Amino acid sequence: MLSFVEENYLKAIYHLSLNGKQEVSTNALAEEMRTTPASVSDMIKKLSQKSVVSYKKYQGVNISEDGRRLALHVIRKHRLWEVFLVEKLNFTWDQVHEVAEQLEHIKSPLLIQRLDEFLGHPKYDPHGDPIPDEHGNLIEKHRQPLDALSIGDQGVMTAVDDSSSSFLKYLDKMEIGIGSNIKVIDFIEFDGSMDIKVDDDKTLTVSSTVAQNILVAID
Amino acid sequence: MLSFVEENYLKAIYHLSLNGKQEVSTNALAEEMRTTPASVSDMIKKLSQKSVVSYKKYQGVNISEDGRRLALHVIRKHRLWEVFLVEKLNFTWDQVHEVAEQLEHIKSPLLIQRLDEFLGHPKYDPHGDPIPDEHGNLIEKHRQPLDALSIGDQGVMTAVDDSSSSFLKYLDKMEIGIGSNIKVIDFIEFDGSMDIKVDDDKTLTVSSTVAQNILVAID
DNA sequence: ATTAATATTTAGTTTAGTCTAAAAAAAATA
DNA sequence: TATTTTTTTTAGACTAAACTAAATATTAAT
Repeated sequence: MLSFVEENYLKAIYHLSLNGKQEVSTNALAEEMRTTPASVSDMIKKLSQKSVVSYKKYQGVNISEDGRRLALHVIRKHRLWEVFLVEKLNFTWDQVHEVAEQLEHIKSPLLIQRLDEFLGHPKYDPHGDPIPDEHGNLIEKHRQPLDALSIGDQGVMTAVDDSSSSFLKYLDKMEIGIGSNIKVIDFIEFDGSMDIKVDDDKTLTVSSTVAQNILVAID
Repeated sequence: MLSFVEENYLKAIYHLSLNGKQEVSTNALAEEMRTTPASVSDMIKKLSQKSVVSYKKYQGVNISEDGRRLALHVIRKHRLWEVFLVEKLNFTWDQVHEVAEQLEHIKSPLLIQRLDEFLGHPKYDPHGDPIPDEHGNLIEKHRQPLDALSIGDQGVMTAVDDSSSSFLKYLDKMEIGIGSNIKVIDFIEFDGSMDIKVDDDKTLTVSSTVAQNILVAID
């Protein structure tokens, strides 16, 4: 049985291993958890002991299959409570997160089963994120490199394939990042470059190489 | 701000100071909390530091006005969640306690305000215990053995005085339980037995002994 | 290929809550 | 009243989760 704190670490590891590589670095986790790398190092050993992550010194952590299942169970509870707060208690979407962060740690299988029924087995939370089922299965949004999209398609950037600092610097300069909404405006056959609109705001052109290395999630 | 553990100690102190004297002894509290007197001694100092109890060495604790208010706030949350679990999620009365023990520690004034509205501002929990209002005011019900009532009186069964399994089996068979509404229809002077109506539904006769061991709360 | 910079781990403390064993105070009893 | 018994507190240790400072490993840069 994991403690509240351990559950929160596991959730963070799960999220980071989706957005970036599978390997999650100590520093990234420390930043996500708003704590120090030293604390993370300690916690990683505990989680490794409990077989929810695998870990080699200085090599970052990988979430295990057990860990993934546990993380998704917590996420399921979080998202179900969010639905409850919005649909039944008239919370606005920006009021739900903090409370759901607390409610997600309540331990009672019956409670979650009944809550799910009460809410009519919702598939998505108020932010549009999918709710994992009781076995930890998640309808993952299809994730593709940007250059696989066609004109008119859009998606949310969730990761990069190339994580060289030069590429990341380029993205930074262009003000594209994880979470950016990207819509394909035009595709130039000649060199494979694309015109894209970012966050319904600025339009810019990216090379074929860049487009290959930006991963987007589409519905 | 009190921790979960501190809140639980405070609740226990509140309950013990109702049932017995205002003075709560270290040993009694240790038994209630299923811990050691030494741990209780330590905790009492912390609670005293935070002015929720007053305490003189070797003299036991007294809950303060602030402490009472805080304890009643936790009890309010506990009982509101119990109503939710029974009325909305179809829990039975014996399934709610453990889960409500967890839910009562969630910190969000908005959540409790909205939950209260959602449930229609209930005055009593599923066991018939009154729900304190948001200011920590409690409508204490007068609790009496059934045989003390007169014809026409009614109340909600809240407890039993005899908890032998033979008595509980009898109650089970008669379909009387915690939360049942009991109205006195007739009182037979000859042997002290009573005719009662349960939940405005079935009428039955109970012996004087039975009536002495059923406790009811009257408004 | 060294050196410099960055990332990660270890070592040593801290706080909350718990424990056992021992000491001290209060209550009960003779 | 003196003594025994019970209750309560203190002292010292333990675990979980955090921190700071120092040491070590890895990566980047010259």
